[in-house]
Amino acid sequence: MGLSGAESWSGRTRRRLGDQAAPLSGLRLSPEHRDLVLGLIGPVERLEPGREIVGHDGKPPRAGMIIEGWACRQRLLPDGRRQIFDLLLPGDFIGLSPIGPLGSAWTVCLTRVDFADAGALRRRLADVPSEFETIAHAFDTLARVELGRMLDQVVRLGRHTAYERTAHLFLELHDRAAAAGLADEGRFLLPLTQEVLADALGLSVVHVNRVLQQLKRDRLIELHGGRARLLDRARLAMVSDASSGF
Amino acid sequence: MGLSGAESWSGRTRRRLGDQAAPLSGLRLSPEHRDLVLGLIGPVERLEPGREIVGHDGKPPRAGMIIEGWACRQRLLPDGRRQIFDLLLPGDFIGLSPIGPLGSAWTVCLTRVDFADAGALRRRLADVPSEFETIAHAFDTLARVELGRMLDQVVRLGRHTAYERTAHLFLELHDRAAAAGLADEGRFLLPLTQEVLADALGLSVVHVNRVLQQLKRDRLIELHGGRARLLDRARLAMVSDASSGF
DNA sequence: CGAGGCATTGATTTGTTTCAACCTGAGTGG
DNA sequence: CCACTCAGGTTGAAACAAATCAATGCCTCG
Repeated sequence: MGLSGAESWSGRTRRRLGDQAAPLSGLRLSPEHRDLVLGLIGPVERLEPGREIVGHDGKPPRAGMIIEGWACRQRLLPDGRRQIFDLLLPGDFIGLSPIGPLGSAWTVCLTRVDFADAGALRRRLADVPSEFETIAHAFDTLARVELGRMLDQVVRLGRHTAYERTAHLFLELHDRAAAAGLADEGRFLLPLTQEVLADALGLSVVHVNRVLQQLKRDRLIELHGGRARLLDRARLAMVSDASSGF
Repeated sequence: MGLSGAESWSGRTRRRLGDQAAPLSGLRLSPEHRDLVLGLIGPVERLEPGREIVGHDGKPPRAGMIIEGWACRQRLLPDGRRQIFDLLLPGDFIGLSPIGPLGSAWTVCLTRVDFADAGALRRRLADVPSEFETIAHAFDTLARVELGRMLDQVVRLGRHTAYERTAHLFLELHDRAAAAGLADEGRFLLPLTQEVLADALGLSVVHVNRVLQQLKRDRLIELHGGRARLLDRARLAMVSDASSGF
């Protein structure tokens, strides 16, 4: 099947800050404010897979935006089990939520990641709220959206079947990629192994494999070479039990 | 077994605001600041079980504190399944988080609830941040703790067995009750039906019943008449796979 | 006294994990 | 250019956890 596809990834043109295409996903801002934000972001650092962005200890947490690549927030249990709370894709901010970092949760790179520092932006948001009111408000909204995703995750894990969960997560990831301008006709880059999906969905790798095959047999999704495609958004939404935050 | 126990509940002395015992659970504040907060809280309204405190639609969300009784934040799926995100007990605030209310999640009373309005407090926190800096900071911390509980919930649902989940939740609830001064020697009021526990734990009622019995057989907890008692905190923590935010 | 909500129990079925192979493709070194 | 390795994906069989179905029991309340 080939969900990995690091190749198609590293081969892509590197997005530069200020580009038309810079994926400021969720932030609803006027062009001026958007430029203001982009002006405070940088420089860009390249991080390798597995690299920790935000540790669980008290170190001064990093703030920034993912330019390219995927990361996740996760927790590890003492016996090696892993639960992924949230996946992070290009355009997502890290460490800029009004309520700071969470203990006992790491943020870790899943692929190679181009990470733009946003320390300056964070300082501005904290110290000079007056002129940054609109922007701060946009980040509040972003935090609210993130929290909403957490709730979706809880419902998935607690009350959805494996099939529903997987369908629901694919919808979420597609919509987020689309919001960042990274989807086209239902197609989007999905450089995740089935193991990562398993740890996000609370399933075993083997079962994720079977569920994915079922979804493909049911003509709901297609997967090749690290890319995914939603074939029937409506039916996916149906099956994943609407109700959620879409 | 009798987890319900509304009787022992309604018979209790009504706590009054300003009482020594007012359960301002998580808020770490000096006595002066504490009085300042308490002065802005009230009046108290009595809400019946099932009553919605915060709806999912756009209505101006209520802000307040639970004086007595239990509530929960939950979502309902179209087919009737329910997932409880978080349980709310005396001393917990509702609607005062820096990042506002979440779409598609209700807050609902599980028992009779004495609910103290905190609209005035919220207005003060929003409009006059300068003199309320310390207090606002305490509420930020509170929000961080709440988010941490969400993460625990995700790990429980995604990567814990039924037994671990239940042990872990009992630990959490005990510690929160204790923080509000409502626990004594491991004993605390737990006016929840097994159905509520099931919807919080992502299990069926029947299975919750069996797991509770197992926990009792293993001499980890005791339950009678709407009260719970932890018999071996250390072993409970062991079994529920430490690692989490306790 | 009867009704209704909740808890308990056993039998059965279903969903998911585990274990153990085996397959495939990309990268590596001879 | 081929053999090797390795990570990730796929498959089947068996074991297990949890859900479901269906009764039954127990209190409380009216």
